[in-house]
Amino acid sequence: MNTNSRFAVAIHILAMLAYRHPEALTSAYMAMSVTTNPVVLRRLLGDLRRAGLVESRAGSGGGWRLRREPEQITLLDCYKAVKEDPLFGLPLQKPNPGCTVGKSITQALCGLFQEAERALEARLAQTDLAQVLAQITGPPCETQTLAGRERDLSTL
Amino acid sequence: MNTNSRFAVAIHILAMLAYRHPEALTSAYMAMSVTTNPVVLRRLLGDLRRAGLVESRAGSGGGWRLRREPEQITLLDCYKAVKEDPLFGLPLQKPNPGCTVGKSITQALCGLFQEAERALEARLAQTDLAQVLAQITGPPCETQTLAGRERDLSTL
DNA sequence: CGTCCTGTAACCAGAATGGTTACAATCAAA
DNA sequence: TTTGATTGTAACCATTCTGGTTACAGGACG
Repeated sequence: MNTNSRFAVAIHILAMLAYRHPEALTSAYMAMSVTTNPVVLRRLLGDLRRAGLVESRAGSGGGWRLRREPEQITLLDCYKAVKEDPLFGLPLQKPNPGCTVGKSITQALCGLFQEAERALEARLAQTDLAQVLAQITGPPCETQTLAGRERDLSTL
Repeated sequence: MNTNSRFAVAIHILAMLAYRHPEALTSAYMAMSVTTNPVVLRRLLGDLRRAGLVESRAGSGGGWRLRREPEQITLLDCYKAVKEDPLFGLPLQKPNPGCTVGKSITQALCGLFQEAERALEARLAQTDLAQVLAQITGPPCETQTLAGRERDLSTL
């Protein structure tokens, strides 16, 4: 139903920031873990910043860090921050108002979809970043290891 | 998060079938209400049939009808029938396994997404077609009205 | 038969997705 | 103050997704 991975990537980078909290990480560094382009992450991080979840600092030694403790950031916060479209889309063409069902189905659908999304959001609100992190064991990311894999970013 | 309207359209046509139940409606007729192409609906109706929600009959006087009473068909049935991808997509590129977070984030995400989807599905299971129909008042679709709007399908 | 439907493949245009380059602005440290 | 690292953002592009369209074989019924 969905080919958009913004939510997944957002959780990934929030988990990294939580893992190293309160250290600041650069978009280039996180891009190596996500296996994507730093610009893609900066776009996403911009949404997370607008939602107040992270903060950024430019320049050498800069990067991104969490603005709250991992326990204070839920998946719902993340979901709302990066979501652009409603969960379930409506057709671009409006239904035929000459049909009884067509006339009122859109409003009915909106109500139904809202209820469904509320249930989803309630569940997302129950999980915070600390809980996500608890599923990720082991020592912090070794810079050397990553540098070995990605020659282009060997300075990291 | 989603630009795909399959679920919305599926509910629309199921509501029409429920409205006229146990009458059979053609894809061309329903396409007028949805304002789309009959082939698009037949593709979707095929999924609904594979899920056992509707049945079809070819030929003159044929069309589509519900295989169960509206009270026996929930939005969850419909959701499962027409869903193709997971609710939340994962990135096509796999995360870097050289990073602690990257190594285990995919599995964590799958678990988190499953839980969220379960909550959504539980809510969808609470609404059946009869309840959807109850939000749609008025007399059945007048054939004449639709014929007046759509000259191409004036025989309906 | 003739007509009305379904079932499905094939093709296409427009939109969405995310990867890439480019570059101005900002900050820290030498 | 210069240098280098980093953010912030626009622009562009290839790929994929979405759904609209045509075409046509096959089934059902009078």
